[in-house]
Amino acid sequence: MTKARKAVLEVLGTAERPLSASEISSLVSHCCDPVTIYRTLHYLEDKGLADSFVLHCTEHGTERYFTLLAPGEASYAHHHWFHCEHCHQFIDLGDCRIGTLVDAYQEELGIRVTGHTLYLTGVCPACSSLGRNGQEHDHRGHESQSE
Amino acid sequence: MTKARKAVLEVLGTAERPLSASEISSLVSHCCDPVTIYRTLHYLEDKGLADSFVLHCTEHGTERYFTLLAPGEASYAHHHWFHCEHCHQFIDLGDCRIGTLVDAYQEELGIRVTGHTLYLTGVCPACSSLGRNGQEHDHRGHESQSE
DNA sequence: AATTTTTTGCAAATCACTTGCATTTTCGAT
DNA sequence: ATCGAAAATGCAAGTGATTTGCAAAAAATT
Repeated sequence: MTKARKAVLEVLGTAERPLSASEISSLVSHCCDPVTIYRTLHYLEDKGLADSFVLHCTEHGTERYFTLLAPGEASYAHHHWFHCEHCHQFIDLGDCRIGTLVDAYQEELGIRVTGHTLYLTGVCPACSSLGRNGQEHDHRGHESQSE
Repeated sequence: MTKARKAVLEVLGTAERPLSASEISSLVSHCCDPVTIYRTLHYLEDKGLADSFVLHCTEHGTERYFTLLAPGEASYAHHHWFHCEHCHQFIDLGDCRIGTLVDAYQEELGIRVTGHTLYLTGVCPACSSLGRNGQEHDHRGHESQSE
Protein backbone atom coordinates (compact mmCIF):
# COMPACT_ATOMS: atom_id res chain seq x y z
CA MET A 1 0.00 0.00 0.00
CA THR A 2 1.49 3.28 -1.09
CA LYS A 3 1.68 6.45 0.94
CA ALA A 4 -0.71 8.28 -1.37
CA ARG A 5 -3.36 5.59 -1.22
CA LYS A 6 -3.09 5.35 2.52
CA ALA A 7 -3.57 9.09 2.83
CA VAL A 8 -6.59 9.18 0.55
CA LEU A 9 -8.21 6.24 2.33
CA GLU A 10 -7.56 8.03 5.58
CA VAL A 11 -9.30 11.26 4.63
CA LEU A 12 -12.16 9.48 2.91
CA GLY A 13 -12.62 7.26 5.91
CA THR A 14 -12.62 10.16 8.30
CA ALA A 15 -14.83 12.52 6.36
CA GLU A 16 -18.49 11.89 6.94
CA ARG A 17 -19.46 13.34 3.66
CA PRO A 18 -18.50 13.02 0.02
CA LEU A 19 -15.26 14.72 -0.89
CA SER A 20 -14.23 16.07 -4.24
CA ALA A 21 -10.85 15.39 -5.74
CA SER A 22 -9.84 18.97 -5.07
CA GLU A 23 -10.87 18.78 -1.42
CA ILE A 24 -9.00 15.55 -0.97
CA SER A 25 -6.10 17.03 -2.80
CA SER A 26 -5.82 19.96 -0.44
CA LEU A 27 -6.31 17.72 2.57
CA VAL A 28 -3.35 15.59 1.60
CA SER A 29 -1.32 18.16 -0.29
CA HIS A 30 1.59 17.57 2.06
CA CYS A 31 1.80 14.08 0.74
CA CYS A 32 1.19 13.98 -2.93
CA ASP A 33 0.42 15.61 -6.20
CA PRO A 34 -3.16 16.30 -7.37
CA VAL A 35 -2.58 14.04 -10.33
CA THR A 36 -1.91 11.21 -7.96
CA ILE A 37 -5.18 11.92 -6.19
CA TYR A 38 -7.04 11.47 -9.42
CA ARG A 39 -5.22 8.27 -10.17
CA THR A 40 -5.79 7.00 -6.67
CA LEU A 41 -9.49 7.73 -6.84
CA HIS A 42 -9.75 5.82 -10.08
CA TYR A 43 -7.93 2.98 -8.50
CA LEU A 44 -10.22 2.90 -5.48
CA GLU A 45 -13.34 3.08 -7.58
CA ASP A 46 -12.02 0.37 -9.81
CA LYS A 47 -11.43 -1.88 -6.84
CA GLY A 48 -14.94 -1.23 -5.61
CA LEU A 49 -13.63 0.62 -2.59
CA ALA A 50 -15.07 3.97 -3.48
CA ASP A 51 -18.27 5.35 -4.85
CA SER A 52 -18.75 8.59 -6.72
CA PHE A 53 -21.18 10.92 -8.39
CA VAL A 54 -20.94 14.18 -10.27
CA LEU A 55 -22.70 17.16 -8.79
CA HIS A 56 -22.83 20.78 -9.82
CA CYS A 57 -23.02 23.39 -7.13
CA THR A 58 -22.90 27.13 -7.56
CA GLU A 59 -20.06 27.49 -5.13
CA HIS A 60 -17.77 24.70 -6.23
CA GLY A 61 -18.76 24.17 -9.81
CA THR A 62 -19.08 20.74 -11.31
CA GLU A 63 -17.03 18.11 -9.57
CA ARG A 64 -17.00 14.42 -8.85
CA TYR A 65 -17.49 13.50 -5.21
CA PHE A 66 -16.23 10.36 -3.55
CA THR A 67 -17.10 8.28 -0.53
CA LEU A 68 -15.54 5.13 0.83
CA LEU A 69 -17.25 1.85 0.29
CA ALA A 70 -16.01 -0.96 2.47
CA PRO A 71 -17.67 -4.29 1.74
CA GLY A 72 -19.12 -5.66 4.93
CA GLU A 73 -18.83 -2.56 7.02
CA ALA A 74 -22.25 -1.05 7.54
CA SER A 75 -20.94 2.44 7.95
CA TYR A 76 -19.36 2.32 4.54
CA ALA A 77 -22.26 0.93 2.56
CA HIS A 78 -23.63 2.62 -0.51
CA HIS A 79 -25.43 5.76 0.68
CA HIS A 80 -27.23 8.58 -0.97
CA TRP A 81 -26.87 12.25 -0.21
CA PHE A 82 -28.72 15.50 -0.05
CA HIS A 83 -26.90 18.64 -1.05
CA CYS A 84 -27.96 22.05 0.27
CA GLU A 85 -28.00 24.69 -2.44
CA HIS A 86 -27.32 27.38 0.10
CA CYS A 87 -24.67 26.22 2.48
CA HIS A 88 -23.39 23.60 0.05
CA GLN A 89 -23.13 20.92 2.68
CA PHE A 90 -24.14 17.33 2.35
CA ILE A 91 -26.63 15.48 4.51
CA ASP A 92 -26.46 11.72 4.67
CA LEU A 93 -29.63 10.01 3.51
CA GLY A 94 -28.43 6.69 4.85
CA ASP A 95 -28.37 3.37 3.12
CA CYS A 96 -29.72 3.12 -0.38
CA ARG A 97 -33.49 2.71 -0.39
CA ILE A 98 -34.18 2.16 -4.04
CA GLY A 99 -33.19 -1.47 -4.28
CA THR A 100 -36.79 -2.52 -4.76
CA LEU A 101 -37.41 0.09 -7.38
CA VAL A 102 -34.30 -0.95 -9.24
CA ASP A 103 -35.42 -4.56 -9.13
CA ALA A 104 -38.78 -3.54 -10.51
CA TYR A 105 -37.11 -1.78 -13.42
CA GLN A 106 -34.95 -4.78 -14.10
CA GLU A 107 -37.96 -7.06 -14.29
CA GLU A 108 -40.13 -4.72 -16.27
CA LEU A 109 -37.55 -3.81 -18.83
CA GLY A 110 -35.24 -6.76 -18.91
CA ILE A 111 -32.29 -4.56 -18.15
CA ARG A 112 -29.41 -5.56 -15.93
CA VAL A 113 -28.64 -2.73 -13.55
CA THR A 114 -25.10 -2.62 -12.28
CA GLY A 115 -25.06 0.85 -10.84
CA HIS A 116 -27.11 3.91 -10.14
CA THR A 117 -26.76 7.52 -9.18
CA LEU A 118 -29.18 9.26 -6.88
CA TYR A 119 -28.88 12.45 -4.94
CA LEU A 120 -31.24 15.15 -3.80
CA THR A 121 -30.78 18.90 -3.75
CA GLY A 122 -32.65 21.62 -1.94
CA VAL A 123 -32.46 23.56 1.29
CA CYS A 124 -31.25 22.02 4.52
CA PRO A 125 -33.01 22.53 7.86
CA ALA A 126 -30.41 24.99 9.10
CA CYS A 127 -30.65 27.18 6.01
CA SER A 128 -34.44 26.96 6.05
CA SER A 129 -34.66 28.16 9.60
CA LEU A 130 -32.45 31.07 8.71
CA GLY A 131 -35.08 32.13 6.28
CA ARG A 132 -33.20 30.97 3.29
CA ASN A 133 -36.04 29.46 1.43
CA GLY A 134 -34.46 29.33 -1.95
CA GLN A 135 -36.37 32.23 -3.43
CA GLU A 136 -33.34 34.45 -3.28
CA HIS A 137 -30.50 33.73 -5.63
CA ASP A 138 -32.18 30.62 -6.82
CA HIS A 139 -31.56 30.35 -10.49
CA ARG A 140 -33.28 27.27 -11.56
CA GLY A 141 -35.52 25.88 -8.94
CA HIS A 142 -39.17 25.93 -8.34
CA GLU A 143 -40.27 22.42 -8.77
CA SER A 144 -39.48 19.19 -7.12
CA GLN A 145 -37.74 17.80 -10.10
CA SER A 146 -34.81 17.78 -12.32
CA GLU A 147 -31.03 17.63 -12.31
CA MET B 1 -38.47 33.12 -30.16
CA THR B 2 -35.05 33.01 -31.78
CA LYS B 3 -33.90 30.66 -34.48
CA ALA B 4 -31.45 28.93 -32.17
CA ARG B 5 -34.00 28.26 -29.47
CA LYS B 6 -36.49 27.00 -31.99
CA ALA B 7 -33.92 24.60 -33.37
CA VAL B 8 -32.90 23.29 -29.98
CA LEU B 9 -36.49 22.82 -28.88
CA GLU B 10 -37.09 21.00 -32.12
CA VAL B 11 -34.31 18.46 -31.70
CA LEU B 12 -35.01 17.98 -28.01
CA GLY B 13 -38.68 17.49 -28.72
CA THR B 14 -38.00 14.98 -31.45
CA ALA B 15 -35.31 12.96 -29.73
CA GLU B 16 -36.74 10.31 -27.51
CA ARG B 17 -33.71 10.26 -25.34
CA PRO B 18 -31.50 12.69 -23.49
CA LEU B 19 -29.13 14.63 -25.71
CA SER B 20 -25.82 16.14 -24.75
CA ALA B 21 -24.86 19.65 -25.71
CA SER B 22 -22.42 18.31 -28.25
CA GLU B 23 -25.04 16.07 -29.85
CA ILE B 24 -27.48 18.91 -30.05
CA SER B 25 -24.74 21.09 -31.36
CA SER B 26 -23.98 18.81 -34.24
CA LEU B 27 -27.65 18.30 -34.96
CA VAL B 28 -28.19 22.01 -35.38
CA SER B 29 -24.73 23.02 -36.49
CA HIS B 30 -26.19 24.49 -39.65
CA CYS B 31 -27.99 27.01 -37.53
CA CYS B 32 -25.82 28.17 -34.74
CA ASP B 33 -22.62 28.16 -32.79
CA PRO B 34 -21.94 25.64 -30.00
CA VAL B 35 -21.69 28.48 -27.53
CA THR B 36 -25.25 29.40 -28.36
CA ILE B 37 -26.32 25.84 -27.66
CA TYR B 38 -24.90 26.06 -24.19
CA ARG B 39 -26.56 29.37 -23.59
CA THR B 40 -29.83 28.10 -24.95
CA LEU B 41 -29.75 25.04 -22.75
CA HIS B 42 -29.17 27.19 -19.71
CA TYR B 43 -32.04 29.33 -20.76
CA LEU B 44 -34.37 26.37 -21.17
CA GLU B 45 -33.40 24.87 -17.88
CA ASP B 46 -33.83 28.20 -16.20
CA LYS B 47 -37.32 28.50 -17.58
CA GLY B 48 -38.14 25.03 -16.34
CA LEU B 49 -38.46 23.76 -19.90
CA ALA B 50 -35.58 21.35 -19.76
CA ASP B 51 -34.15 18.84 -17.38
CA SER B 52 -30.59 17.64 -17.19
CA PHE B 53 -28.15 15.34 -15.50
CA VAL B 54 -24.46 14.64 -15.79
CA LEU B 55 -23.41 11.18 -16.83
CA HIS B 56 -20.04 9.67 -17.58
CA CYS B 57 -19.82 7.08 -20.29
CA THR B 58 -16.71 5.43 -21.59
CA GLU B 59 -17.53 6.36 -25.15
CA HIS B 60 -18.59 9.96 -24.76
CA GLY B 61 -16.87 11.00 -21.59
CA THR B 62 -18.54 13.15 -18.99
CA GLU B 63 -21.33 15.28 -20.34
CA ARG B 64 -24.57 16.87 -19.31
CA TYR B 65 -27.65 15.42 -20.98
CA PHE B 66 -30.88 17.26 -21.56
CA THR B 67 -34.52 16.39 -22.10
CA LEU B 68 -37.53 18.57 -22.68
CA LEU B 69 -39.91 19.21 -19.87
CA ALA B 70 -43.22 20.65 -20.88
CA PRO B 71 -45.50 21.43 -17.97
CA GLY B 72 -48.79 19.73 -18.52
CA GLU B 73 -47.76 17.45 -21.29
CA ALA B 74 -47.50 13.90 -20.05
CA SER B 75 -44.95 12.90 -22.62
CA TYR B 76 -42.59 15.61 -21.42
CA ALA B 77 -42.78 15.01 -17.70
CA HIS B 78 -39.73 14.44 -15.55
CA HIS B 79 -38.42 10.99 -16.43
CA HIS B 80 -35.51 8.90 -15.37
CA TRP B 81 -33.20 6.95 -17.60
CA PHE B 82 -31.16 3.84 -17.86
CA HIS B 83 -27.87 4.02 -19.70
CA CYS B 84 -26.35 0.92 -21.25
CA GLU B 85 -22.65 0.73 -20.53
CA HIS B 86 -22.22 -1.28 -23.62
CA CYS B 87 -24.08 0.29 -26.50
CA HIS B 88 -24.32 3.63 -24.73
CA GLN B 89 -27.96 4.10 -25.47
CA PHE B 90 -30.61 5.31 -23.12
CA ILE B 91 -33.77 3.50 -22.11
CA ASP B 92 -36.67 5.49 -20.77
CA LEU B 93 -37.69 4.48 -17.27
CA GLY B 94 -40.87 6.51 -17.51
CA ASP B 95 -42.21 9.00 -15.06
CA CYS B 96 -40.35 9.59 -11.85
CA ARG B 97 -41.23 7.02 -9.24
CA ILE B 98 -39.38 8.31 -6.23
CA GLY B 99 -41.77 11.04 -5.19
CA THR B 100 -42.82 9.08 -2.13
CA LEU B 101 -39.26 8.37 -1.15
CA VAL B 102 -38.34 12.01 -1.54
CA ASP B 103 -41.30 12.98 0.63
CA ALA B 104 -40.16 10.53 3.26
CA TYR B 105 -36.70 12.06 3.30
CA GLN B 106 -38.19 15.51 3.61
CA GLU B 107 -40.23 14.51 6.61
CA GLU B 108 -37.53 12.52 8.29
CA LEU B 109 -34.79 15.04 7.88
CA GLY B 110 -36.60 18.34 7.70
CA ILE B 111 -34.99 19.11 4.39
CA ARG B 112 -36.73 20.84 1.52
CA VAL B 113 -36.02 18.97 -1.68
CA THR B 114 -36.21 21.03 -4.82
CA GLY B 115 -34.50 18.69 -7.23
CA HIS B 116 -33.01 15.29 -7.64
CA THR B 117 -30.90 13.25 -9.97
CA LEU B 118 -31.49 9.60 -10.59
CA TYR B 119 -30.31 7.36 -13.35
CA LEU B 120 -29.39 3.72 -13.69
CA THR B 121 -26.55 2.11 -15.56
CA GLY B 122 -25.95 -1.45 -16.66
CA VAL B 123 -26.53 -3.65 -19.66
CA CYS B 124 -29.58 -3.33 -21.86
CA PRO B 125 -31.63 -6.33 -23.05
CA ALA B 126 -30.20 -6.19 -26.56
CA CYS B 127 -26.61 -6.20 -25.37
CA SER B 128 -27.37 -8.89 -22.83
CA SER B 129 -28.84 -11.19 -25.43
CA LEU B 130 -25.78 -10.71 -27.54
CA GLY B 131 -23.81 -12.05 -24.65
CA ARG B 132 -22.28 -8.78 -23.82
CA ASN B 133 -22.45 -8.56 -20.13
CA GLY B 134 -19.34 -6.74 -19.39
CA GLN B 135 -17.44 -3.85 -20.76
CA GLU B 136 -15.96 -4.82 -24.00
CA HIS B 137 -14.60 -2.32 -26.40
CA ASP B 138 -17.29 -2.16 -28.93
CA HIS B 139 -19.62 0.59 -29.72
CA ARG B 140 -22.00 0.76 -32.57
CA GLY B 141 -23.60 -2.32 -31.08
CA HIS B 142 -26.95 -3.61 -32.13
CA GLU B 143 -29.59 -1.38 -33.51
CA SER B 144 -32.54 -0.28 -31.55
CA GLN B 145 -34.21 3.06 -31.28
CA SER B 146 -33.25 6.41 -32.68
CA GLU B 147 -29.93 7.89 -33.66
C1' DA C 1 19.86 -6.71 -2.16
C1' DA C 2 18.87 -7.03 -7.14
C1' DT C 3 15.32 -7.03 -10.42
C1' DT C 4 10.85 -6.32 -12.04
C1' DT C 5 6.53 -3.89 -11.69
C1' DT C 6 3.82 -0.30 -10.27
C1' DT C 7 3.21 4.33 -8.80
C1' DT C 8 4.37 9.13 -8.65
C1' DG C 9 5.46 13.93 -10.09
C1' DC C 10 5.87 17.31 -13.37
C1' DA C 11 4.62 19.49 -17.56
C1' DA C 12 1.66 19.78 -21.01
C1' DA C 13 -2.62 18.44 -23.13
C1' DT C 14 -7.73 17.67 -23.36
C1' DC C 15 -12.34 18.39 -22.76
C1' DA C 16 -16.55 20.34 -21.52
C1' DC C 17 -18.07 24.51 -20.64
C1' DT C 18 -17.88 29.79 -19.86
C1' DT C 19 -16.92 34.72 -20.65
C1' DG C 20 -15.89 39.32 -22.93
C1' DC C 21 -17.20 42.02 -26.32
C1' DA C 22 -18.68 43.77 -30.62
C1' DT C 23 -22.26 42.68 -33.90
C1' DT C 24 -26.89 41.05 -34.99
C1' DT C 25 -31.76 39.90 -33.84
C1' DT C 26 -35.79 40.27 -31.50
C1' DC C 27 -39.53 42.81 -29.69
C1' DG C 28 -42.30 46.35 -27.80
C1' DA C 29 -43.73 50.98 -28.61
C1' DT C 30 -44.54 54.34 -31.86
C1' DA D 1 -43.81 49.23 -40.90
C1' DT D 2 -40.22 51.47 -38.22
C1' DC D 3 -37.07 52.87 -34.54
C1' DG D 4 -34.53 51.93 -30.52
C1' DA D 5 -33.73 49.49 -26.36
C1' DA D 6 -32.87 45.01 -24.70
C1' DA D 7 -31.62 40.51 -25.44
C1' DA D 8 -29.22 36.94 -28.20
C1' DT D 9 -25.34 35.42 -31.07
C1' DG D 10 -20.62 34.46 -32.85
C1' DC D 11 -15.92 34.43 -32.33
C1' DA D 12 -11.81 34.28 -29.70
C1' DA D 13 -9.92 33.46 -25.62
C1' DG D 14 -10.25 31.75 -20.90
C1' DT D 15 -11.47 28.36 -16.96
C1' DG D 16 -11.32 24.58 -14.31
C1' DA D 17 -11.57 19.76 -13.76
C1' DT D 18 -9.43 15.83 -15.25
C1' DT D 19 -5.99 13.15 -18.20
C1' DT D 20 -1.69 11.71 -20.41
C1' DG D 21 3.42 11.06 -21.58
C1' DC D 22 7.42 10.02 -19.69
C1' DA D 23 11.30 9.67 -16.69
C1' DA D 24 12.32 9.18 -11.78
C1' DA D 25 11.04 6.95 -7.37
C1' DA D 26 8.80 3.61 -4.55
C1' DA D 27 6.77 -1.10 -3.99
C1' DA D 28 6.51 -5.66 -4.73
C1' DT D 29 9.06 -9.98 -6.13
C1' DT D 30 12.59 -13.01 -6.23
